[in-house]
Amino acid sequence: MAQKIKLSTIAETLGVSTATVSLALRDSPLVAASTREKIKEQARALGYIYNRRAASLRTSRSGIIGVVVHDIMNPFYAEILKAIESELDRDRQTFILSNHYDSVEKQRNFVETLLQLGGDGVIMSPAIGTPPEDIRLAEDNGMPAILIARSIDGLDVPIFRGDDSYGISLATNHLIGLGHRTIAMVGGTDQTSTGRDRYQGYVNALRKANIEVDPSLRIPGPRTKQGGFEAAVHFLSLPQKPTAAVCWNDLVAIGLMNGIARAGLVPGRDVSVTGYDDLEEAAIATPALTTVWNGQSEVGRNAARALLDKLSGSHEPDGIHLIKPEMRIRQSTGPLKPHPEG
Amino acid sequence: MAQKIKLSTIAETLGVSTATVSLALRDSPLVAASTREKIKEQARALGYIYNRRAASLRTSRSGIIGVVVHDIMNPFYAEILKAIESELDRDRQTFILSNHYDSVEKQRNFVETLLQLGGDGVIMSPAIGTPPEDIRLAEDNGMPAILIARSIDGLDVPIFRGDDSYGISLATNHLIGLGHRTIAMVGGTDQTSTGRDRYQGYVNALRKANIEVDPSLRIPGPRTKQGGFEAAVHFLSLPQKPTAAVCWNDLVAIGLMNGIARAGLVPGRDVSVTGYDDLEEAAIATPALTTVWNGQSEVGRNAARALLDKLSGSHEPDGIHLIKPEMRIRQSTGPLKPHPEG
DNA sequence: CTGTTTAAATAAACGGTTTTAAACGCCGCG
DNA sequence: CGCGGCGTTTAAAACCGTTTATTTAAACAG
Repeated sequence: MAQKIKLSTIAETLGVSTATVSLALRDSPLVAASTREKIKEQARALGYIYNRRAASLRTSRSGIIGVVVHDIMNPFYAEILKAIESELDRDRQTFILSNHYDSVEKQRNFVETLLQLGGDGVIMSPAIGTPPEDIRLAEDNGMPAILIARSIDGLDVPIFRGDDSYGISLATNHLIGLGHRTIAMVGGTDQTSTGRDRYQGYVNALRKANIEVDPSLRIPGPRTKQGGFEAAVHFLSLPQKPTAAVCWNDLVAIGLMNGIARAGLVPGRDVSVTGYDDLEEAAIATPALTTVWNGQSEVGRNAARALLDKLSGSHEPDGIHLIKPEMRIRQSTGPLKPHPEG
Repeated sequence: MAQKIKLSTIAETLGVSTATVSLALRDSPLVAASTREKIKEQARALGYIYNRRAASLRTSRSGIIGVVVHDIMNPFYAEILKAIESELDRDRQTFILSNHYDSVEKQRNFVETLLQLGGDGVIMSPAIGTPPEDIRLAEDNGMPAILIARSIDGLDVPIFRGDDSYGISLATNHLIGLGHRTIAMVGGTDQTSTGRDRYQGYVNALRKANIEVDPSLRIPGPRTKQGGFEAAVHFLSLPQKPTAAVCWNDLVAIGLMNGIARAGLVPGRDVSVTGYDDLEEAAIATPALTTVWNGQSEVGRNAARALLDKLSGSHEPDGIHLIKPEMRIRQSTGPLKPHPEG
């Protein structure tokens, strides 16, 4: 590194002022076209690198947007992130990603760091147990927040997520329509708004079909393949012998199917399984997974757009924006076999 | 947002200078303990937020480290990233993540952005076709680079990756040991150093066992589950009827197994399949995948450590650091059946 | 009193942006 | 022909919020 090239370096070699250089590089009409070209050419020749922290110190806009979710490696979030990324890219915003792994503290650290860096805004899928203050911390310091996938009460910020209650009832109804009566719900927790909504959707569908709700058919657990895989043992040993499972998400469903297959049963024939999310993977699982599309791409795109709009001054409506889930029927579900115990 | 709280705000309310406040907040021994406590207390009370861009403008250290890989949602990279994250976290470094999707341009943009933000260093798994200049751009501007997973010739920067040639030969030897003679290699490309190394490992193992190398048994393709799934058709229609497949990675292997299962064959019994990487998922696939551990966690941890060491002034040795892969035998491989065609 | 410590203040960076002011060329008018 | 006025370019300087050398002031020991 010979020497840092800055505006003044360019200015000196050309015999103009730094102000002129600054304006020229940003295509200001205040500087003559001929001067502008000369300056740009020189900047290129010298390998000038724009110093964003200096600029942002003055302008108080950093071009940085933070995104924090439970786990970026989880395909559900990954698909949302992909949508956010492509939306932000088009606006030349840099985005900083982080997992919080449902640690409120890790999440707060991230928000704090983002504030220190002068982040322009933040998109978050809040950690379980996030106090509203942690979100207000961002807002109060001039960094607007948008929530995705999960809600938090007592805040008026825009929220984008799927309609969980409705989505799960779609899956449950599908199974009921196939003749199933003993339907377990596998994976996830009831400690989040999402969890409560999903359980509610499951309960509602059963009640509407006059099926008694048996709480012991609710098997909570990690929302991962591993979690589904391990739940299989519990699932298969239930005294009520469920013939179908509504899973928290596709990962749990695929894990559960693997676990069921290990036990010598054939998922889709002996046991019907539904997923949730419709990950890319769902279509190539064996058997192909019946699931509910949860609008990941929509959530990501709309959330990013909403934030960008807010940053450019337009008044976004706060409150919840629900995406309508859709049923995707494949081979992991089938009609109830006449004599499941015979 | 009532008003931005800065050092001078604290200084004024306490009747001291900003210098004293700055020093106090960083626990400098130059300020009396009593004063320091008063200042810290006041900072907390006012909700002061440290402005990193201002500080970094002065100190020319930003605490930002960039990481760019092909695709952060790919579990192989995801596992590396997890290791990097936990290593950097411990040093309270902020890290900025990006995909380049093998676009050299997207990668260059990222490096450029990182330079503008004053990044302290960058860890990259270079895009296919990355010119050495793009890495030198970082180095020349005082931002040290570390390469992971892939090599680039003509550079003297530290590189951390698995020993691909050796690793694939482990898998191939395992299959040969089980009696297989017609072994296909599925997925991936030969356009990267990694690709050439892996193919070489496969070829070497066959030659050593006096098995003729048949180029038509090489089925290149995307390095994804989808890619493996789609390759199944091609694989099953090969005239030589391979009895086993060495796959580019676990994703391709799992996809291929799904494709084989769809065709009514049983992977692990009718066709032996090996993966590569040993993702968490490999162990719970059905059948559990025989694969080669590729040292993701080691690669990530060592690369991060190397960068941090370099930043703190120690002289890291440049050049390639190879991680030794290890065989993981599970149920997706088995002995050659006596009469595969009968 | 002088010479050291110790504690805190002053002021100059860091590298841009932006407001304000000055220089310049050109025009029309008296 | 000289001068005020105007529009276009460019220069100068203040500012953004920190850090850090350098000074200053106070306290204390010899």
